[in-house]
Amino acid sequence: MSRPRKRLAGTSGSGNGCDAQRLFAIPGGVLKNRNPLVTDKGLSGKRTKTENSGEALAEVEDSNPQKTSATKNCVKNLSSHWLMKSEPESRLEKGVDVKFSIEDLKAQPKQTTCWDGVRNYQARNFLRAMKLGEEAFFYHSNCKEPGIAGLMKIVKEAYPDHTQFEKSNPHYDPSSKEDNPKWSMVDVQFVRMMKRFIPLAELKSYHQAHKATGGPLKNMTLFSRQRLSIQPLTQEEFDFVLSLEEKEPS
DNA sequence: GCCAACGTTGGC
DNA sequence: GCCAACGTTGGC
Repeated sequence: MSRPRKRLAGTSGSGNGCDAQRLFAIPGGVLKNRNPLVTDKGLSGKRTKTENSGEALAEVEDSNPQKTSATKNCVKNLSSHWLMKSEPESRLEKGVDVKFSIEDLKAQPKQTTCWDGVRNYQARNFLRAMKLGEEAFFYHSNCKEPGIAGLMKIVKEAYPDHTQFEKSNPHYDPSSKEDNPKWSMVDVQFVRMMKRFIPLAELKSYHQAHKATGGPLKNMTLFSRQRLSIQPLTQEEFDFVLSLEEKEPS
């Protein structure tokens, strides 16, 4: 049951029931630990059950589990930029179309949506590390042309993903209890389209080249952890991807 | 549609 | 706690 990619609850494009209050719920105390230990361990390339299953982490939470579980062990300064995957083409999952493209995001009220359906502990921990105002690339996956389509920003920090409790939802998780939710989501708002679509293939060719030259994309998570649906980018990675907008497609 | 990569589950 | 079997992700 790993479902790292965003799925809209119910029909895509329609209101999803979590837009109403979010823009006005501005959490205080924004400047806390920025990075989870999992992040650090994760990036080191180790892979163990404990690290990936986040269950241990879930136990180590303080009074604000949705936001702080991942930040218990702070490393430092790893990331305030993100990449989030979503499928822009129709695909049925338990009879529900999980399509959600950047155009769909633009069409939402306030161009904002809750990023529900993430069912992978590592991805969830990254969601919980996200801070208000941070920027994320909207990545189109599992489609004709995978790649980075645009930019969005975090407008509400992690809170419980209501779809985990909805039996009819494709991402229903019977093992999660209302008084101790397992899964989190954030709200994101459309910022802009990329000036041009940045295809995965192009990113990959830079990644390959940079592995040899030590360039900015040499360790990009998109390639080192190909299945992770929510991933951090370093400042250098983020800036480099943005710089590609100005270049000719390669 | 294929299948490599890789996360999760559960028996032991 | 190990690890084989299984299921999913997602590029191609």
